[in-house]
Amino acid sequence: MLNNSHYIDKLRSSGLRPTKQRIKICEILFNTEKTFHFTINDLVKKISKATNDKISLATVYNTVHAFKKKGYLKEIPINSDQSYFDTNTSHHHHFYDENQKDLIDIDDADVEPVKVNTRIPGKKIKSVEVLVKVEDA
Amino acid sequence: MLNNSHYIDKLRSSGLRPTKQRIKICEILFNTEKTFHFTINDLVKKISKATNDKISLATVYNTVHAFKKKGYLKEIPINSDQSYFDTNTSHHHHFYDENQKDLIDIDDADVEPVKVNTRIPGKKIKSVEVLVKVEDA
DNA sequence: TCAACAGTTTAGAACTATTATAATGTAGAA
DNA sequence: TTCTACATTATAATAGTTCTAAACTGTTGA
Repeated sequence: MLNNSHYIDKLRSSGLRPTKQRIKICEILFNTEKTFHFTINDLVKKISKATNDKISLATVYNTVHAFKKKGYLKEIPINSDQSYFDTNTSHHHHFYDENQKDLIDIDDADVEPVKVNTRIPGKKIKSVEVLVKVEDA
Repeated sequence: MLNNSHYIDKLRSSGLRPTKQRIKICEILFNTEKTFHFTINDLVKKISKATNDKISLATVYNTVHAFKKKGYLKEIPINSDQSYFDTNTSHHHHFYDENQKDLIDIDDADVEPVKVNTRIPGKKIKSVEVLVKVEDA
């Protein structure tokens, strides 16, 4: 296990108090090279595997929302009965396999920049997200 | 009001019985040049304005799902607490105004074709959807 | 150090969109 | 007309998420 001081600094520097719940969730989400996609339910399961101290569901929601707001997580736009989050906050897009109900990252180098030649007056672009739905060939 | 026989034929030819509820919903959704985006809740409100005969919520859900399955409606992938549907089933993309919670069509001519230079083995691409999130400038 | 306060966690209730149920109604075929 | 399968309906059930209010804790500053 890595030193948690990194997470403590990260949390503190973004104005979030480094509580033990938040540090634990940081460990689970960010203590790995690999990024991944998850639902709240997935995360709750990971937490209960990783620790004996239970974290309340409300805290999991609060924390995920706080992390999203701070830019440590991205929410993936997809119609589903649950929200999907992504620990990969760099710019990239997704395949969604409609048969397996599975999300797969698309390396950003594999998608030509999307050019949108129109604007909404008084609005600025926040993000451009591409979802490629695939199905069994 | 246009002649409903068109909708009756359309429904019948796709294997859906032309009930008065379905015909009414067809009138509301398709009796206009303009295409539009709506949630189930929006549609329920439109129905209650347009008719005195109330249509039950379950029927609205059933009908929208049936129409989507038949390709008369598209569901728009977006994270929201509600599902959004689109009467424009041709290929096009969307802006989503995060302040007004409003969807806006992007004319397909205003988006350069999205090139995805990678594939999932054994899968074929079903759709490529671009969602441009905007916020107040 | 420690009191005070603001931010955080918590269990559980509440809320919202959606789906399921099962009884009643209706379109279309024979 | 009568039958049957499909549709509609009110309502209950479900599931994900948010709210509430009380208890707890990290941080500040005296």
